[in-house]
Parts: sequence; structure tokens; C-alpha cells
Amino acid sequence: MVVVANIQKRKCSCLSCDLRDLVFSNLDEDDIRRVCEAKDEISYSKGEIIHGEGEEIRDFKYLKTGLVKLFRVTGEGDEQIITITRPYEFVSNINAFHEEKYRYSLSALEDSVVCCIKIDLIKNLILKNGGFALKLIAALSKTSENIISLSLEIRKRNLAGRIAFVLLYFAGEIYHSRIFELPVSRKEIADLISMSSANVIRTFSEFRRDGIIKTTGRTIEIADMNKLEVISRRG
Amino acid sequence: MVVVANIQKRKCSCLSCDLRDLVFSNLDEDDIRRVCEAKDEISYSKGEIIHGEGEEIRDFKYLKTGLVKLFRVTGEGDEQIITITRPYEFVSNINAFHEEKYRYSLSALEDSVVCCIKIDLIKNLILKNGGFALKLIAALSKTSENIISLSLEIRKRNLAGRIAFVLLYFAGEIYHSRIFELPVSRKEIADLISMSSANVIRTFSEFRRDGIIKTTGRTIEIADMNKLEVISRRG
DNA sequence: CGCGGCTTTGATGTTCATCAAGTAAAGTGG
DNA sequence: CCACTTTACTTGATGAACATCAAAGCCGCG
Repeated sequence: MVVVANIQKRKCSCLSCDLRDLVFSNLDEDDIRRVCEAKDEISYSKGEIIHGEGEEIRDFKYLKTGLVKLFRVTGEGDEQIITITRPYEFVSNINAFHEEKYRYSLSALEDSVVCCIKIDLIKNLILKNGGFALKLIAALSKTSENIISLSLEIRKRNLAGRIAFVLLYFAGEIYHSRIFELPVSRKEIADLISMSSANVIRTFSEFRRDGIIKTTGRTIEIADMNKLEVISRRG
Repeated sequence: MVVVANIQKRKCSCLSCDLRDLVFSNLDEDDIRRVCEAKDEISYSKGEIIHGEGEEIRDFKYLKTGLVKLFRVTGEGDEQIITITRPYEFVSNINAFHEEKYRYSLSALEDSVVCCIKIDLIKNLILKNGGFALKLIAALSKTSENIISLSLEIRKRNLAGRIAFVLLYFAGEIYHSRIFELPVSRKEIADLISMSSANVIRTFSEFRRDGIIKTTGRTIEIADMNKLEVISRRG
């Protein structure tokens, strides 16, 4: 599947952007306008690569809508998924300020819109607006922190515990619902929790057999939240 | 062992501090002097806690000399080691700018000296000095990035590969020598790579039997660097 | 000197990866 | 739109990798 990314230079809407509070609240109207003029909003379809490992970092990117996975591919061709996140996280930018090239790839798990601002413009804003810099530091730290914390949570659990944790993560953090369409394949879950896909599938089957979840295709319903939480804690 | 941390307010030496290049190179002499006046240099003996999980974050801390481990303790009382680093990394500060309390503990693996600067002073410097802010962002990003990268490297390997990797990490990144005094117990290595200490020890024994390493107590000599690298890559 | 913690090794059992084979689903080309 | 191809999913069987348990030796420290 080769889909050409849909670049849209929208009419300026940054002044009223939902995400303005994130880090841009310290900018005055002039600066916001400058950012607005210079930005590109790019739409990606499910499955598309937003940026690849090794690509030059030109833009400060953040997710406006959608769902993405951050990952890398090992020398043996195995995918390691670092995190899966919704908007309000700056996963693209965890190395944008100390490296030239992306260390990790980012792809869209659902149709997504990414706001791209020239990284030099952001650096200029940091230079002249300390309040902005401080907010940005907080946002970047939080993003990295979440990644680190996720990895600690996963690595302390066994197979069943990891899968319970991931299901609760999707239900709680991503979809805010006991019923949701799983946005990733079984293999991708395997790549996130560092287990084999066969055993991920097996565990899903066991959870289904034990009445903990109900599945139809990729739609998942958590039928017994308590049991799942116990498994996540115990595992 | 209870040792009272040795707080020393040294004569101002920040102007000539080796670490000044890190992020403080953008400060003018007045600011450096202000930082200098306000800072505490605290010495910690091997084994001491520098800051504990849940403690309030008051200072921006960085390691001047020594070796530290960043870790947390799970609900079951197991230690998870996040990273082990030398100076020039800002491991204490990965959540200093977006949280009130330390999420992770830091302790000294070797006698260490930590420079402590009131976090509010640092925040003020960010607010008024954009160049400083930019450098700080780069340093913080790099620190987080290294932690994330370490965890990816570890999790893609099996037991033997993880241990080979860790030995190469100590030899290459920490001690710059094929022979070194291992600063951590076998159990701590286990807590770093998420394996049981019995199997860590077993693997050490195998490496010894195969002539890959030589050990006398905690002194380790890498006898066959090539083999160790192969195991680290293959494993 | 004796105690407790760290280390070591072996034996045993559990957990998980791997392999294989089959089914369902989804994309592809005529 | 249907046949074809590929990819994802599923399950069982097998073996490898790793955890756990137990017992003994070592070392440092009070």
C-alpha cells in the first residue's frame, strides 16, 4: 500500500486550537500567527509511516488527532514497539533537540493528523520566550517519563500480566471504554510486550475461555474488569 | 549502615567547573556566580540514597563525580534498576520539570559528589536565558533517550546476550577498560536486566568456564572481547 | 567467633518460544 | 466480482530457556 500523504496548509486556526494550552499558551498573538503561517497539517491514513528511523529531523511534530505507534526495527528485522499514544504526547520530539535524525519510526494506527512546525522556529521561540521553554520542557519530560514508566510496568509482569495490563491500557488510557476496536494486530501486541505472537493469541483465547474478555474480530469487550485487574497486578 | 550525607558549601568554583560546558556555558558571569552561591555540593558514600521515590523535588541535581543507579521498588518489593550512569547525565531531573515528587530513587554505587541547585533558580534561568533553556532541553532529552535506548537493547536479548551487553556497557561506557571492579552485586545486574540472580551467576560461571571473562571477587577482566561481542549481538 | 548476606551449584518444574498445520480474513489481479 | 495470494489468526505439540528451591561455601562485619 503506497499512499501519498495528504499535505494541507489549512487556514490559520492555531489561535483556537484545542492543543494550544499544551505548550503554546505562553505565546502572544503575533507568535501564534507566525507559527500558524509556517505550519503544515498533514493527514496520514491508517498504516502510513509518519517518519522513519534515520530520517532527518526538520519539523517539530505533534499529533492533533488519531493514534500512533513509536517503534524501531532491530538488526534481525524484529519490530520493537516503544509506545502507542493518542494526541497530547510529543513522541516524535524526544530526540528532536539533541540529534539530527530520528532514532525511531512513527506510524499511524488510525487515520491521524499531525501538525508540523519547522524545528528552527520552535528553537527560536525557546530562545526568546522562557515561559514557552519551561512548558515545553515539562511536556517533553512527561512524554519520555511515560515511555520509561510503560517499559517498567511491562517488564515486571509475566505473559498474562502483560496482556492484562495492555488491555487495561487500551481501555483506560486510549479509549476510555470497556469495549473498543483493538487498533493493533496480535503481533504488534507481541512486539510491544516482548513476547511471541503465538503466546499472545493463546492468552487472548484463555481470557476468552475464562469469560474475562469477549472478542469478535478486533472488537474487544472487557467482561470481567476485576479479574483482569487482578491478573495485571499479580502477573 | 547509616551515614549522614556530607553537605559541603564549597568556595565558588563553578566558573572553572569541568561540567560548565554541559548546559551552563550560556550563562554570564553574574548568573554563574548566583548559581554558585546558591548551590550545595553533597558527598555520598557508596550505598547511600541520594533521593528516594516520593521525596519532594527541591533541587536540580547532577552528578559531579561517582557512579549512581536509578531505580524503583515494585509493590512486591522487587527492585527495578532503570539505569546506571556516570557524571554528565541528568538522571535525577527527568521528572523534575513536570512533577512535584521523585518517581524513582537514586543511590550511589561508588562514592559520589552531587551538585544541588534550587530548582526554582534553574527555572528562573530558563525563563530569562533561552540559550540555556535550549541546552538544557538537549541534555534532558539525551538522558531520557539513553534510558529508553538501554531498555530496548536489553529487552531484545536473551539471558546470555543481556549479560554480555551489560559487561560491554561497563567496560565501554563506564570504565573504558577491559578490567574493572564491578560496582554492583549479581542481584543488581539481575534487577537491571530483569532476570533471576541465580541465572545471572550461572551465566557468569559459564563465561568464566569458556574463557570469556576472568573474575576474582568483583574484579572482572574481559578475556575474549570478540566472543563477548558475538554473544551480545546474537543473544 | 558467629551471624547474615552474597555467591555458587545442582535439581526440578514452569513458562514461554518455536514449529507446524490449518482456518479465517483481507487484499490483489484478472 | 470472483479466484488467487497473501497476511493474520488459531491451536496443539515439543523443547528450550528461565525461575525457583535448596544446600553449601565464602566473606565481611560486628
